[in-house]
Amino acid sequence: MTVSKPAEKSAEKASEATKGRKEAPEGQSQGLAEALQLGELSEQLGYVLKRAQLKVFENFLRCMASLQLTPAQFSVLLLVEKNPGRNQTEIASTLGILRPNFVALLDNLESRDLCARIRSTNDRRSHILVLTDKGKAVLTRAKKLVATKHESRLNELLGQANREALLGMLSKIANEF
Amino acid sequence: MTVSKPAEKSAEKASEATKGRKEAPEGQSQGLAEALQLGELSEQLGYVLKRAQLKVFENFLRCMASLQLTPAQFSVLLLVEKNPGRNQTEIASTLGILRPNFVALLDNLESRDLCARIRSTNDRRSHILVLTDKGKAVLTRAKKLVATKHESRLNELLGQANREALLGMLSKIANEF
DNA sequence: TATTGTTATACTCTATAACTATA
DNA sequence: TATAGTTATAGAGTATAACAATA
Repeated sequence: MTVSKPAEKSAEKASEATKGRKEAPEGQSQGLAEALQLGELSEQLGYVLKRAQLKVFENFLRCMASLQLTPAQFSVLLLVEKNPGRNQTEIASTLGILRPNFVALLDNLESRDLCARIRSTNDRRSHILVLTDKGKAVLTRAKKLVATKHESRLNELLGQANREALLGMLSKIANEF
Repeated sequence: MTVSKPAEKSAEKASEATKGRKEAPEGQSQGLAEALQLGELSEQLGYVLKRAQLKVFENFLRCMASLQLTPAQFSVLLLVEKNPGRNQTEIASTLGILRPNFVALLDNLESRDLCARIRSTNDRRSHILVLTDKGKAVLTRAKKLVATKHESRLNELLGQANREALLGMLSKIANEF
């Protein structure tokens, strides 16, 4: 929790208010209020992490608008491509998605003909997941969009070395915290 | 999306499977499966960011279990303490919380006597937020728990210099991405 | 008996519209 | 008329239990 998508309008309003005058006589509130002090909040790992994550997801969605792929859907396509022959349970659990919640996600991808469930001949309980030709083509385009529009912004913002350092630290946190 | 709380059991199961043998003859699946290849996923900023954020929030909740404070509640207490005399709209929008969703959050804190709404005398529409004495005391304890149990783990994991670099990069992303 | 995929369901978080009381 | 707080509500995301088919 702590942080939600900065609520477009509120954010705008807030920043308008923020840029107002500097010293409203504080007696009777008349004009625009002053900006609030974040204080220790800006040093809280969780707070900053969450706000950064929301920004990154928003940007991802904008970059992928033409392909209509969410981060979750993109991660599934990537993982299925890299691991052909795996079933739903394996793909879902690797992504930290619970099997029941994975069903609707897959239904969506399958209805768009991006991937397919294939009944396994070895174990007729399980569904092997594969990308369709269309799924492969879309994934290829998605990767290009992500690389050129999304991840590239990180390099602009932080520089190549810092970008790698950031990913390394985040991975360490994800795996060892 | 992409990543949910690694679903305790699934995660355990997955890691068991992961540590299995190394080369299951791949013909008829017999024993434990091999670990999946994350591939490009581990280089995706959003994916790593989300997983790190979930881990950090989980750890935060464990550290604050004795005080029963969520990251969102903690952030509200911090912000109200740092900005006395502000109303609900100002506190909520600064945190990226929509006003309607802030009501229940505040109801909770107020019912626990951690903060209070005070009708403003200047503008009788607005509620000034203040910490109660109990709220101040709890916040003080919360800060200590966060510092000694939560944020300190970051220093152990990354070192002081890297921790600061990480926060700096995340802030930059949150503000400029 | 155990597992795979699935359904049903519930709870949290986020988002929008509209009401009320003030201004 | 506009704004602050609120209510109602809807939609994602996440979580658990239980069922049918299969092992």
